[in-house]
Amino acid sequence: MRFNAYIACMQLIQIYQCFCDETRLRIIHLLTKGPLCVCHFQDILEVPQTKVSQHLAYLRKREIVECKRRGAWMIYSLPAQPSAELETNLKCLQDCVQTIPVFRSDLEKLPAARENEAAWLDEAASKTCDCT
Amino acid sequence: MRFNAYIACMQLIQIYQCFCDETRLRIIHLLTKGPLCVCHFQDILEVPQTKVSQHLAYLRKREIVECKRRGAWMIYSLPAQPSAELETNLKCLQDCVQTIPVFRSDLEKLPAARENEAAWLDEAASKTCDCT
DNA sequence: TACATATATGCGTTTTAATGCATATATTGC
DNA sequence: GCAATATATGCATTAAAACGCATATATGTA
Repeated sequence: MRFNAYIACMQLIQIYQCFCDETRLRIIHLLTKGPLCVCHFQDILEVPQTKVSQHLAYLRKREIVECKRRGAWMIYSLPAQPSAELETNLKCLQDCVQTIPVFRSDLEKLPAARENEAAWLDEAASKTCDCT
Repeated sequence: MRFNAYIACMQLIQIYQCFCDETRLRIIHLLTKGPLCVCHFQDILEVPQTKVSQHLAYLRKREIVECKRRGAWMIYSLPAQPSAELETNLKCLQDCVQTIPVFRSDLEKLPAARENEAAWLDEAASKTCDCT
């Protein structure tokens, strides 16, 4: 029980650790609107690919995001079965960012970024992945 | 406007930065139940005084806590006028910690820790400070 | 097979954070 | 003024994070 108690606390701490960097927070926020791949984040956030990938690795390690390969693309999404804490915090985040310019402008860039790949993204969002 | 936009985002990030350490999160959680002074945190969290003070300084710097002197004690509390983001996140925190053992046990230790100083704490909580 | 695109990873550097220890400061009571 | 209590701060050390750069890996396509 001691061990599980520690885990429970750490999981919450890790959520906040993931949320406490601007790049990561913008990534997470974008993912609340649906799955995206690395190049989308590059375009929308305007940060180098390495930086995006490193932050995604950070998030993956802490199970705040999931990913699956679709051809050459890696499609990132929020967990299909998020923990109660994560879900609560994601809702909270949505409330908080409403009025914050960076997040609003990220959302505005979303449709354009997605346009080209609308097909596979819709597919990715709506059904289980059928690729390796 | 560019500057304010940056500020808005940073304020949210700083909330998460404050929340992403276990000691700080336990401090913040305890403060949602009312003001406390440093020695209370020492007793409840069972961490050295220096550590408590350093984390409180971290929180003060980011305006997540306020403090006022009452004799030899420094009484810490959450801001009288918290930002909307902070308020939302504090509510979220309350939801999240319900089932997490460390936080529950911190709360259980609260009455005993407070008992001795009930008088000045009630006073501190209920009215504006009349001390320097 | 060779080349282009998409993404991940390793490394080095710089920054920020965490923590213990010693010490400084403020307040109280004698 | 002096000792005791409560709290803050400076410093050194270690650890973790952030980031750029080079490079590796996987996939698609000619």
